[in-house]
Amino acid sequence: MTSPDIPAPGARERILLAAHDLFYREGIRATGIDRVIAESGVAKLSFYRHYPSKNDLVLAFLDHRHARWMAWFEEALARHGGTPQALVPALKEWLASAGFRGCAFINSVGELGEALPQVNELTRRHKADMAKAIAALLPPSPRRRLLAADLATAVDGAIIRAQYDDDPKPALASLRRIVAALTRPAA
Amino acid sequence: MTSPDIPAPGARERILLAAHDLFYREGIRATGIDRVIAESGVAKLSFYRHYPSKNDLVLAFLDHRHARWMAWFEEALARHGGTPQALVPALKEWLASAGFRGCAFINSVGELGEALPQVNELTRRHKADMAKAIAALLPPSPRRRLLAADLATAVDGAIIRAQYDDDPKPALASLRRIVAALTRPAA
DNA sequence: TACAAAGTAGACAGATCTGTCTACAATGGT
DNA sequence: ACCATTGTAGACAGATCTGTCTACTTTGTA
Repeated sequence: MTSPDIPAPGARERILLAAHDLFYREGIRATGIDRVIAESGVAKLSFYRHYPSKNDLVLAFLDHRHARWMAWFEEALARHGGTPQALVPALKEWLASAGFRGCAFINSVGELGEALPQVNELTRRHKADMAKAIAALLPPSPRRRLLAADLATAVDGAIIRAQYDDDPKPALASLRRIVAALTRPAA
Repeated sequence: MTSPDIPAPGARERILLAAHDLFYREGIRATGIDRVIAESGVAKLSFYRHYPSKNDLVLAFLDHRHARWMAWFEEALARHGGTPQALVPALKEWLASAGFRGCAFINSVGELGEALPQVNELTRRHKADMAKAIAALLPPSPRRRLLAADLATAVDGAIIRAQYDDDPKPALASLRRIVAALTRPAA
């Protein structure tokens, strides 16, 4: 029976959730497969049935992360007014949250860029979608695309800054000022 | 008698240079000590005499990287005119260069942030010095510090963007526009 | 009822990692 | 002349990592 009535715990999903938690929190290379297996309470053979290699799991993790993050991002932007200024309070929710450890994609590119080129490809797609969500905050204009790219660059900078600072406030303050400067009516 | 080459500039420095190359190019966790030892043509015992643990080498690598990068950055900014606009051509030299793999500090924070907290501390110092070099491009004003912080955030964003894009041009174009917006005479 | 799919537990192979240790050679200051 | 320092070569221990494999159990469905 494959009817979706009961949310069966499903080994596959437990693995993915454990991997998401560990990979994001401690890094991908720092997390051994055995750790994911122990955390998800699954047998080793079951793991390898679902994910033939660690690299497969890494890519699945990034897919999952993309869906999860984008859903949160778009929802938060809408909740804060759907204007470019909404970027600051929306980002604040994330940067100031307990488990914040930077952008999973940026971290993965730094760790694996050379070793697993698909990571770069997924990151480009992720950031393109982020820029698209930002573009949706802007009124149509010939410069909308470029302005969204600039705001996305500033957001990336703020994410990085909040990752190594103790305090997310300076990063958010910078972001607020950059958003203001970029959206200021042109001469 | 085993090394007929040049008298060699000391084992310690050869180790540091090999580590700099490997850690930056392939990542820290991906680079085993044996690899550094082989590349620097040094005996294992010599290595451990100079750097009691891999972590010590990692911190020495970041110190070295900081000195090297700051020297280049300040020189390049001066060479391009010493104005805020000099940021773009200066960064272009780096982002478009062959071995570019992002900021060593940002990458290290992503890889080791939790495992080796001193990395975060060194990164904060590195970025503070980068902001100081940027501040030196700005005329004295009450907003100089904040503006330098904002430009530094934009620079970090551009570095990241150039790291996962194929092409450094979009990152540099965004940086140019953000610099222009931030330095535009206020109302 | 019978069978295929998906699960559990855990030993094992083979590679690689950090760090220690033995044994010996060159070198330079006192 | 002596000897501490610094070097080389490489075996070794002990941990950990990815991935394979055997043997048994549960479960849904034909």
